[in-house]
Amino acid sequence: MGRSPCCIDGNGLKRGPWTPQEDQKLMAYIQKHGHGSWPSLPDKAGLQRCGKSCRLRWINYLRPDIKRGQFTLQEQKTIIQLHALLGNRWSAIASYLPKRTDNEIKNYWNTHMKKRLAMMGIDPSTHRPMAAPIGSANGDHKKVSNLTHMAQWESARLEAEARLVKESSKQRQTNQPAGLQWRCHPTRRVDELPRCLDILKAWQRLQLEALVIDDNGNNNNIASVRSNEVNDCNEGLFTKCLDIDQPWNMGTCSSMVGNDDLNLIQGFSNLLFSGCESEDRNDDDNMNYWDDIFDLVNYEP
DNA sequence: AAGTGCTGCAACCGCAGAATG
DNA sequence: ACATTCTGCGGTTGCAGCACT
Repeated sequence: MGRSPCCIDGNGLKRGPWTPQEDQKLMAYIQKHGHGSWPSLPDKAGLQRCGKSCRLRWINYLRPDIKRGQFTLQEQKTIIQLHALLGNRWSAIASYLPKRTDNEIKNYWNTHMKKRLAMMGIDPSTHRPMAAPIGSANGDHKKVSNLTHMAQWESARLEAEARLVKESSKQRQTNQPAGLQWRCHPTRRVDELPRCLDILKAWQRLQLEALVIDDNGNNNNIASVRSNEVNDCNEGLFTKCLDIDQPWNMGTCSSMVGNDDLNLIQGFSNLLFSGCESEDRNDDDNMNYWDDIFDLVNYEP
C-alpha cells in the first residue's frame, strides 16, 4: 500500500540545495515543454532529482510570477486577517496574495507574525487574547478587558472583511475587472473609495504601528499608549454598537479620528452590526445596503 | 579569531484525496 | 471495486549566515 519516498537515500538522486545549473536546466525545460508529469520530468530534463523536488523548486522559487522579499504592511494585514478566517490553510491564504507562495507565507507566519501576535498578548492560533498576555502582571484585568474588546471588534471587522472577500471572489469568477473589494457595488466607480475605509485603515495602522514598535522592543511605552488608544476607541465603538444608550467615548475617539468623523464611524459600525449578512437578501436589498454604505461614505458634517 | 546560540528560509517528509488503470 | 500513481498540502527539519560573547 502507499508508496515509497521518491528521494530515498542511495537511489542516486540528489538532495539538498539546488545549484544554479540545476535551476537553469529545470527552467529551460519547463519554459520549453511545460512541466507535464512531474515524476517523468527529471529524466527528460536531465536532472538527478525526484519529480517532487523539481515541482517544489519550480512552484516555490523558479516560477516567473513570484514576488520575493519583504512583505508589505498590506500583505501582513491580509495574512493576519485571512489566518483568522482560514487558519493554517496556507494555500488558501496564498490565493489571496498574488505572487506569494504558500510556503513563503507559512514561513513568514511561523518566524515573524506568530511572535508579534504573542508579544501583543494575542494567541496566534485563535486570534483571541491569551489568558496571561506576555509581559503583563497576573490579574491585569484592565488590559485583558481591553484585549477582549479588541478581539470582539476585530472579530466583527473580520466578518465584514470576509463578506467583502467573498464578494470580491464572486467578482473575479464572473471575469469582471478585478480590484479593490469595494468594487462589488454594481454601479459604483473604482475611484469612489469610501471614506469609511479610512476609519478601518486608521484603526489598522495604529494597531500595526503598535505591533511594529512592540516587536522591536525599543519603545514599549509608546506601544502601550498606542494600544490603549486603539483599545479605548474600540471599546467605545463596540459599546455603542451593542447598546445605543451607553455613553459614547467621545474624547478618545475624537482624539484619534477627529469629531468630523464620529458620525461616520457610528453609522458605519452600526451597519456592520445590523445583520448585514447578504446570504438571505436579494439583489435589491444588496443594492440598498451598498447605497447605505456609500451614503455614509459621502457624509459631510 | 574562535566558539556558541539564534534566526530565517529552502527543502524535505508524510499524509490525504483525486485520478487513473 | 480495488490497487496504484500522482498531486497538493501542512508540518517539520537542517543548515547557512548572522549576532553575540
